[in-house]
Amino acid sequence: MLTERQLLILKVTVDDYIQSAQPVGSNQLSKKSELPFSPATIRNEMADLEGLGFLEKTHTSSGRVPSQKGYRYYVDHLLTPRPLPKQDIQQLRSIFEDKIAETEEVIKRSAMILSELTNYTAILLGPDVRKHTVKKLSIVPLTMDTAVAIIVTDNGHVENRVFTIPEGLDPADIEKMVNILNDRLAGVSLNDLHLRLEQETLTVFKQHVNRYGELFSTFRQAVIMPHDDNVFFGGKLNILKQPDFHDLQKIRDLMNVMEEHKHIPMILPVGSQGLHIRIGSENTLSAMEDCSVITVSYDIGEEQTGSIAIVGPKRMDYKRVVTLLDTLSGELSKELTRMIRGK
Amino acid sequence: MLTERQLLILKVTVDDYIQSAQPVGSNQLSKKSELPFSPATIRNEMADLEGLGFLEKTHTSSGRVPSQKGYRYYVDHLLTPRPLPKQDIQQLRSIFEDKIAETEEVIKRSAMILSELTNYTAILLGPDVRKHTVKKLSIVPLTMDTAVAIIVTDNGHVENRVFTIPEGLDPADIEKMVNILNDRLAGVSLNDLHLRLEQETLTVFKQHVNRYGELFSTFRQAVIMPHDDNVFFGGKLNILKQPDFHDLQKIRDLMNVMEEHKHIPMILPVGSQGLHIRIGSENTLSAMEDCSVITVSYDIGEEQTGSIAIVGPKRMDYKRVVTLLDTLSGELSKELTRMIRGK
DNA sequence: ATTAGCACTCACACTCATAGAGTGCTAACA
DNA sequence: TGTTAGCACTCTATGAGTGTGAGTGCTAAT
Repeated sequence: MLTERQLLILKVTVDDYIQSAQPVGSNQLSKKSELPFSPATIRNEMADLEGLGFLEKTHTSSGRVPSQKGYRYYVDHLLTPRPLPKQDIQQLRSIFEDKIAETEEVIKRSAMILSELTNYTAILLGPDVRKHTVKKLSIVPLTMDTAVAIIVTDNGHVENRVFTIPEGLDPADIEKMVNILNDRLAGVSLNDLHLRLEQETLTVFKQHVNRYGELFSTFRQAVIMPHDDNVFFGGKLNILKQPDFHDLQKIRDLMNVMEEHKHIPMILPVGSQGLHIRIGSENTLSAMEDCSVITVSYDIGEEQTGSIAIVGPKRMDYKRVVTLLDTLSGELSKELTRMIRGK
Repeated sequence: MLTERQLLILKVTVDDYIQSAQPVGSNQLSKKSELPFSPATIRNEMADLEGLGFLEKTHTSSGRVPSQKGYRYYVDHLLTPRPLPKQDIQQLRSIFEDKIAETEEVIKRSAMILSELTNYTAILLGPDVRKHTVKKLSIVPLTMDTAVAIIVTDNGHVENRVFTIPEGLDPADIEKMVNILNDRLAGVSLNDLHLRLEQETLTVFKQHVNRYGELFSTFRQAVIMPHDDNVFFGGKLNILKQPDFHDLQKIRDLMNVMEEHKHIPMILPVGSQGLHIRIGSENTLSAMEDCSVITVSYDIGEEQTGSIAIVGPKRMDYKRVVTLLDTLSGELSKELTRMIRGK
């Protein structure tokens, strides 16, 4: 078990390293007013902390650096959240200032502001599009043989896709179909769409529309929408600002991971509630073994949730980021819920 | 005036440097079968070429590197376009393989494939959205006080924006308005939209709709759409692959420029026709002084144009990129024109 | 006009010495 | 017994000195 003094020294060491990015020596520490001990005493304690695996040396005669275990202990037990500075709160509030009516727009801005406030990379995941429900379907003919299918969802998201109309189909039939679809599918979630499409509409189609099979399968294809476009980044390039990242190869790997959308679920576990911190190799992706990721979820109404992630070096300003994310998560939940409910 | 042999040596020097990224020495060159001269001879010629400003030395006793003037002469006079390898053509064709019906989708894929083929960064600019013409307008109510305005354009692009409905407005009026708008504005380009909005519809509104003023200005706001979302990138990270870029600061500046949409017009001059090469400081942006940019335009139908840019180091494989862009520009023009015309 | 020969230059890699920051250990101290 | 001063030790970072090699420019011979 760690003594009070060891805890204090661990905390101050981590804090100092987070701030300076330089290995921390006993002399430096003894100068701080929180630690009224001689360098020698501190040295002894640090040696113990190293023995217990909380600190590491970069070489025999260097100062110490927090180990993964050290960071973990720090965030689990030594993190004393401190209220956000006024300025930060003001900036966060500015996200909602302009009365933007679009969920996505708000999330985009959040990503930007968050990355500016932290100097790390922010990734925001909007609510799962598949949980949106259909407000209105329509089909707009473009040329002789193409048309665009449009689905408007309950919170104003618009999905659209151009498709090819089967040769020589009656425009009146398409119109009929759209009407039927709107009648039957309003309020259905995008996720259930292709299921309900068959259950509810196929029989009606048979009665009212010629060549229903062809038309049906065409439309079916058109409404199977991609649903990966609700990821928003802020400060992708902030990685380049961190002195921790100097190895071009590693930077490339890291940026690659973030660029490739398929890796996003690994960074931002979709289901999880509340705030999570993953440090270094606690991340599943090997490209992120030198990073820490802090995630938090937010809620829109009772049904929909989104998440926020901050990606930075292990030497991340945990205290600040945690409070920022806590606050933002709350604000986002509040404002976005308000938005979908109408004022 | 340069002699035949000087031209040959300049060409081979540039080619070699483009390939190896290493300063080129007289010994190396004399080994090539194209240059059956002794190192000494080549040295003399190179000294002349340096005197004339086509080559440079990195230090007194180093090999030579093309100067900006050297590259310029090379692309202007020494570029012997060579037919694309089959494999490349095949890859370019693969862009259109899947019968994608959406202009944007095709452009997105082009950006990706192009960046893969070149290992440089590709920027593709879609046709100016403002030149699209209105196919259909609609307004879908979401909550008590919000609705989403949707504009479908002639080539299947869908613009949408959520807006706030003025307090206590009659839904029937909105419906009326949309009908009027569709009657009057179909075929109008987005650019002229707000102009024609007033000219053509304001008087009609006065006759048919209560509180036309409020409704009109609300809708007017909603249709002033942003039009910057038709820029697509491929291989943003390819910059990190080039050995020419090792200075983290410069990489940051460069990536910053590309990330910021406001700088795009500087990279991709919108009006220009045909193929252009800008080398080093010929670029207006100082962050790109170590880059070369090759741009080319393509046409969709008679009205609309887009452009393609490749951003790479000055030591770019001009020959290859020029032929690639030439070909792609042609293919894109052909296929996209076909698409908006219907098959 | 071309080329072989040669002296010269400079970057790069290597070694070596030194300074400085930090440690661990021991012995003295309160 | 916990704390601290002192000291020897270790390792990095820095800079000076050196040798090597690739390359050049010039001159004289072909």
